[in-house]
Amino acid sequence: MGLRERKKQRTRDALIDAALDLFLTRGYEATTIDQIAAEVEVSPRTFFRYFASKEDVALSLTADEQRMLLAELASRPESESPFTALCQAMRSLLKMLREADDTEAGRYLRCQKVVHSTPALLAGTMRLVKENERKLVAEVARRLGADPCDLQPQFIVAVFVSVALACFDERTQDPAVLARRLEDLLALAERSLCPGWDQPVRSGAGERVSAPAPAPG
Amino acid sequence: MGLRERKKQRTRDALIDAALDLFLTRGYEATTIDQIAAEVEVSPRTFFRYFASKEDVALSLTADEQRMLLAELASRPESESPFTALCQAMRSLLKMLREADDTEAGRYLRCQKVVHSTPALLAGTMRLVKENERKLVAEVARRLGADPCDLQPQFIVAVFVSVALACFDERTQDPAVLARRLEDLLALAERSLCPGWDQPVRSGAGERVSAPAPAPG
DNA sequence: TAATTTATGTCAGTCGATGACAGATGACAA
DNA sequence: TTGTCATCTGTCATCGACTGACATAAATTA
Repeated sequence: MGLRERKKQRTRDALIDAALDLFLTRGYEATTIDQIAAEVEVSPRTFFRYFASKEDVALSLTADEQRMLLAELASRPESESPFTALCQAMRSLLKMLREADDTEAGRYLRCQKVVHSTPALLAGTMRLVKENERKLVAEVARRLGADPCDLQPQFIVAVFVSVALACFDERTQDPAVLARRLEDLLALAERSLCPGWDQPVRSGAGERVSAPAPAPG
Repeated sequence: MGLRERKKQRTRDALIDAALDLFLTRGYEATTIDQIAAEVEVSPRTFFRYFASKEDVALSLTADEQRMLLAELASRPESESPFTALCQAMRSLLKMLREADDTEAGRYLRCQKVVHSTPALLAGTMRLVKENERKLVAEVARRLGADPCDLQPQFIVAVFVSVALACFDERTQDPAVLARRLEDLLALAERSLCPGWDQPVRSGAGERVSAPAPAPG
């Protein structure tokens, strides 16, 4: 890797670290691009050559995590049922977090604190998750031998995403606590869902969804 | 109601309609506040006295819907289980949509089209939904006689929200199609979830969540 | 070293959003 | 009707996020 690329990577990391520090101390809204750029001794214009927006720099780590989750899912064995594969992918992600070096772990913690104390960033996170959800649905549909437009893969991913999101409480930032919370929620999900609910439906039976539930009331 | 209040309401509605029209024809990003204000023959400054932001005017109807969903839930009889009550509240909301007059229905349709074609507005919608989710959890917890911090009410609402969100496909804007999609998803959910999964757990049994699911890596 | 590519800084400008002040308008009592 | 008061509105000034254009500096390659 050439000098040029290394310099770019260093500038990028420095911008992220400076931004997270300022967001954490002064608050996200109160921090200006000029301040971040000044901290790294770079022109404000250069900031926007690395990040598309102020939100982008705060959520760059989150975006990375979403990509990693998708990659982990793709690497799960085909023998696992879709929901199991999703859960295992999530466990892998948390494991990587716990095993990260101090620099990365610190970045992650600061990022979590900032995001959970800033409504705008929480909204941005939701957008990233929703975008990734479409890709997860595509992969789950492939595993089921179904169409991505079918309801079942969408439902499976929706349940998984809602469980995963429920883990990220504003008070839960430590990866160990997070992992514990995930396991508790997955156990609850396991108790609530019928066995085989995320298996492919056998052709000719159970596929029909024409009878709407009765509306008492 | 005095003349003043009526004028304000008219200005507000005019701003929403003008904004939605411009967003729909020129696109959300390409539309400026000045253009919206000019359309209603009002100063740009006045626009911001009615709406906190450009996003706010696009999502004012969505915010209304969230408030209505919460109100519908609160009016459901206590005899209904939490998930049933949530579903019935959603059905009530869709019913109100189908029964709305042409003006309202038109506004709703334009709003849906704009939101689903604009990532920023999709993110904003997620933020509104997430904010409302906390209130839904509180109400569900109350019905269960549980604490809002418990996992069960959070899980129940999370499943409901994920199903409700899955209804709003980018291609699904017509209220009738939407209602059909909701019923299909609810039927799928009913088949996937154990009977009584959203009932209060009997004290002394089933409350423990200490045994994590095995991790067949 | 020369030529080419690529990153950066400077400048000007647009747009979203806010505070301050003054003028206009509806509400209400005498 | 008139005058007072509260409220709504327009104008002006300003900040901060973001972008395009152009020139300069640095790294890569021949």
